[in-house]
Amino acid sequence: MMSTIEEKCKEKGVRLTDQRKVIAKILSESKEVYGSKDHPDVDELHKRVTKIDDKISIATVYRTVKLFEEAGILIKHDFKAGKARYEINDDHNHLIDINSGEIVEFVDKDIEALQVKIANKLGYKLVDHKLELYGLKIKK
Amino acid sequence: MMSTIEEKCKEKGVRLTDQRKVIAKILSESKEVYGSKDHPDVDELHKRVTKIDDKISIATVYRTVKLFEEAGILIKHDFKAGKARYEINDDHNHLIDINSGEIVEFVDKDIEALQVKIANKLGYKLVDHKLELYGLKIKK
DNA sequence: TTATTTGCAAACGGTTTGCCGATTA
DNA sequence: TAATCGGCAAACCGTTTGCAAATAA
Repeated sequence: MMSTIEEKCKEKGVRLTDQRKVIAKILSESKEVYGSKDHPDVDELHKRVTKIDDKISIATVYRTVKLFEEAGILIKHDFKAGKARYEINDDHNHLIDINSGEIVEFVDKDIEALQVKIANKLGYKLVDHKLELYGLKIKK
Repeated sequence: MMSTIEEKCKEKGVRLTDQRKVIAKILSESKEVYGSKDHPDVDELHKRVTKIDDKISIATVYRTVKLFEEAGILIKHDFKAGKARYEINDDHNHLIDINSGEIVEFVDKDIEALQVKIANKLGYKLVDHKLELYGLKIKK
């Protein structure tokens, strides 16, 4: 069956090559297989992708990931610098454990509303936002 | 007179060299001279610094900026990737105009409180956070 | 068929580092 | 004086790109 990403590519007129199908599949499965803290970088994606087709180059992964980002399918994160990491765009925030690097996703309506309010007060219409919390696990 | 950064270096036992003094001075003056939207990257810092002492290398600026960051004096931003940008650490958030790239700083107690609450609910003690809003200027 | 895409390897740009003479405390 | 720092140039590493062959529509 066709992944959501493939459908979105059709909508946007993005040509569907074999390589892109494989990358789309890997991205779509990311959360199911690796859990919600999965935000793979390009290298990791390339590793997973070459298990299905080992002819796919890392340049293609870079190009595809950028293409998907421009199409609004993926979002790119630059958590505390280093290499960029990707996930399917579904608008949530991240809490990063500064010890383990583990990522917890969350959404909060109140914070969302406040952000819109603040932007308006400053004379802007909010079009995007990034909220990252960095924390230490509280031991029980 | 001695800049705040120099004082903090003394506190932390960071050796004060001529080069570091110049860089500290430039950083301290940043907001006064260039306004609150000033978040210079290393290249820009190097340009400003070499107007005072043109012998200072860019490697030294990189090393100093990292040193100051580790001492908690500066914060490093990676706004939508590219090159890192720095400013004195005084805990506020940023709204970035996606047309002009202009930066508006703001603080909001309500959002701050909510962040602590969310982290706690998820089982974490909040130690740091990053909030960036991206907006379009509303025309009057 | 024709525009687009891919793989390869080389180039790029920001950042880091090894070496060694200079400087700070 | 002993430990640290700074300048230089080379290395590094994630990412981008020019080119010619391969492929989707």
